[in-house]
Amino acid sequence: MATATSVRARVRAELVDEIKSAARRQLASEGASGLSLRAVAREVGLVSSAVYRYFPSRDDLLTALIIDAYNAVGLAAEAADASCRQSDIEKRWMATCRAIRKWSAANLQEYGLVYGTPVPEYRAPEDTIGPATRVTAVLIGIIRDGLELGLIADHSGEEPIPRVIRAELAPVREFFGGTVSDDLLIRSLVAWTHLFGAISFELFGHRVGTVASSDVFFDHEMRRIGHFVGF
Amino acid sequence: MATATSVRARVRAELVDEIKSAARRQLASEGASGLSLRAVAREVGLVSSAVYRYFPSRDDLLTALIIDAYNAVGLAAEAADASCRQSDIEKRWMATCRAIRKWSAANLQEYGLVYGTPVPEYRAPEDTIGPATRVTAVLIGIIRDGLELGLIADHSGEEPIPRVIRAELAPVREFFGGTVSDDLLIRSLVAWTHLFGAISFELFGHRVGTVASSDVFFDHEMRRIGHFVGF
DNA sequence: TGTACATCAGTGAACGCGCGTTCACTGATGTAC
DNA sequence: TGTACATCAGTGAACGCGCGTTCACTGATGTAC
Repeated sequence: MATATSVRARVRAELVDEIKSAARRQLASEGASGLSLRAVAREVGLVSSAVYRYFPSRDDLLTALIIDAYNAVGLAAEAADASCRQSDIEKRWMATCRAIRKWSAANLQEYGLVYGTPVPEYRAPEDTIGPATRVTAVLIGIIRDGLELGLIADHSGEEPIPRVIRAELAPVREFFGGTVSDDLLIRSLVAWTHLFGAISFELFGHRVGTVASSDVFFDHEMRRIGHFVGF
Repeated sequence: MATATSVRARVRAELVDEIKSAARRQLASEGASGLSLRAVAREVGLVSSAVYRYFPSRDDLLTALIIDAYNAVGLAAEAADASCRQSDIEKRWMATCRAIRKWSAANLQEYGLVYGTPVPEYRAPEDTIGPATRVTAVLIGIIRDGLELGLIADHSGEEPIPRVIRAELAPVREFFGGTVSDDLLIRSLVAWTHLFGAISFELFGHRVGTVASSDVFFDHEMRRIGHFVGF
């Protein structure tokens, strides 16, 4: 019976979620390298070998956590962006930055998993690429809208751009999918980089004793970067 | 005899170095979490318990590696800066950025150890603070010289600065040790953040398929950030 | 609707491994008189 | 210069632990006729 099958499927999905939650908790307290299948099994109340019914190996569990993390931060960014009036470009930028920072602070180890030191030996599979680009897509959407609405100042020509860079920017332009100057592409890359650079610096402890965990400073910083882009 | 004593001391120092080198090699191939005292001992040709004559615990060995990493990147920055004419502020900024990026790329896991995801449970002791500030000191030196020579454009007033931030900037100003506007302090923080943000993004794989490992792009990016500061 | 079979979830024991750290010890190297 | 003693470096065995993964198995749940 179709219904019966989907009962089993639902139970299965629930257990997959339970395992991932336990793994996330362990990640938060022990870090990526301390994530252990046996400990996860213990917490879920299964014998260690039973976990293999759900994840073929420890690395696959890690991969699932990475995908979830990208999706979670992507979702947070999308929601923040969507909550703003579409034409209020600067507000969208600020809301997105804040949402990403907030998620990152609340999920430090998950943030570290995707934006921190890569786990050696571990190679991220293709499935992570899609979720990884969600945040980028939000940022690009804001800039593209701003461009269409004529709300982004044109700074082209202020800084000479080396010829070699134009070729390197091709994939970025393609991802953009619209007509955009090299100059704006570069400024976008800088903004994107700075957003995560600031979050990492704060969360990884390099701003201790100064502007760490300061909402106001982060806001100010990101507003400036927004202006740098042309908002 | 004093000479004899120092022979023993020299041998000891050499072995400490050998242990650290082996640990660094292991760090490079296995990452911080894979660093094992037993494996290090094996590589040096000692029995595992003998390492305790040199480092009281695994964490102390890790601390030594962190201090060394900060010192190494600090030294690279200092050397690059010192190789430029003192009054050529922009060149000093660019040379320092390049040197830090170069060192980081060549010592990926060491970079990750100090600028990547913090190792959970591990608390960095006081001894790491001094070495950690070497890079910052170089950057501040460049800006201070630029200020004294009147080579940094004054952008004060272009962006309104929230009052709260002024207080938060106090420790940064103190570290600066001279007269400097809030605005320039903020721009300096942004530049410093961006330098490491760009390096992390590149080395941690978030620029794959675009401007990753592009010397020209990095140069261009940092030149722009330099102009943002006022060089 | 009832039965025979196939699929699936979970068990428990085992394999083989590596880890950090402690401890009592043997020699060798240095120190004091 | 020679001897008695103290310090140090390194050994080897042991403790107690946790890990990822495999495998043959028992029941329970679903499927096909």
